[in-house]
Amino acid sequence: MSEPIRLLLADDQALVRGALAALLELETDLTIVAQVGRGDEVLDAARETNAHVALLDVEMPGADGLTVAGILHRELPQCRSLIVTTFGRPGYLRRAMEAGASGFVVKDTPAAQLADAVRRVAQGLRVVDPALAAESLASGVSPLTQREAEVLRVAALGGTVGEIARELHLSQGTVRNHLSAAIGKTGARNRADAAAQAAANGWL
Amino acid sequence: MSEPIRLLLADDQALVRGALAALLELETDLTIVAQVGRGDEVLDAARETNAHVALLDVEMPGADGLTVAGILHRELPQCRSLIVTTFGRPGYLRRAMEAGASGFVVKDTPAAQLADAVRRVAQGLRVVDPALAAESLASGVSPLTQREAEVLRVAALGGTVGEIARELHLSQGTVRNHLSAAIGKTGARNRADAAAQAAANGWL
DNA sequence: TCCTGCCCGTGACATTTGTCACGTTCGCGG
DNA sequence: CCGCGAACGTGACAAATGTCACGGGCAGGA
Repeated sequence: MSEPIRLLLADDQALVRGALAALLELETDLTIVAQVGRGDEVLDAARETNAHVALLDVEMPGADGLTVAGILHRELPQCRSLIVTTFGRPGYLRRAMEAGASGFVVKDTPAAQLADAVRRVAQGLRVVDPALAAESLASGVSPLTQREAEVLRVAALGGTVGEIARELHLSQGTVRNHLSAAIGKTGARNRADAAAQAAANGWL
Repeated sequence: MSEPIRLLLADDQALVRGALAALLELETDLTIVAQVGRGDEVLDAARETNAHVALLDVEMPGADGLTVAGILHRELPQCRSLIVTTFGRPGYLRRAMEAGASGFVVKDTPAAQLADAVRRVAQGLRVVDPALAAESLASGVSPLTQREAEVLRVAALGGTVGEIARELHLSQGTVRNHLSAAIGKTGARNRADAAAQAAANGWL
């Protein structure tokens, strides 16, 4: 019988992190070696504890889970990433896989399946919800250019064209042109709608 | 030694629900008697299992946690509610307490404190984060009328004035008037900004 | 009974948004 | 070297948003 799988948990919500630790420690072949609440603490903690698998929430201070998955893939490839997220957005899934994550689990998943997902990832296998994978392929690559996405992201916060222009060091006319292009590409009625659709598709 | 506290868990995310169950079942004086994923299943489940305390997420299909807390308070007052939520919004806290909840915990709380919170609620005590309570009192009652809040809520979804008017069976002019009033009362620059600020203050 | 506020609506007008055409510069790939 | 697309910008114009004044009906409280 081999040694237990060493797990690192990264989630900014202490309650969720502690609860996940309690759940996973019920399994005798898993052991929690670290818990962090910020993305920028994961790499060091993974190194120091020799973690085999890192469970990463997407939205964390310091660095988001997708970025951290990329960092671990490059700098500590023996520590495999399993993304655990609230939003099963197809765009998140694509970006997670592109970043080098080994698995992607949404929080609707039955609790009993999480430990199995961890074991599969530890064995070097991929764990992806098939429905999400299909949806991800269907929604396709973002039609937005990098700048259009950036302007749309800032616009989503609710400012005026003038405020967006100041923040991004552009003219108002340029901002309007980018917004108009983004509205057209997403098939939306206005910038708020475009931002919502792009976010839902994982393009922001 | 008295009998264990009977707990019902209500959260639409199976993973989080299962993890919370695992965490709380580590305590010998607590026992999980039901787990539901929809707000409209809570009352029946609480009755059938004689739950002492119900842990309620806010955002659930069927009925949100705040509504359910009100229903339990009226129809099953011996089953006390403890709201467990991601967003520590002062408006949520006020509405939870007005609805009849006994406690309010955000998911940043250390996991070890959850069991203590459950025990205190079971004893008939109140559990509220003091910082959140202060913030809630500071942000005050919503300045928006019921209709203004409703128009703003629909507007936040990104539709045009025409679409909002159709959905709420109002004229476009009336919708513009309500939006303008809401923008003024929140001190925002536009409806997107107004919706964001109202949401942050718990007024939506 | 009267006053107040909410809700509804219309109309006029100023401001902002969004569209479109056009042009220049730059980087990248064939 | 050339073509193409992205990024930036201007200007004109139509459509939408937001503001404001005004008025009527209704419910609730003094």
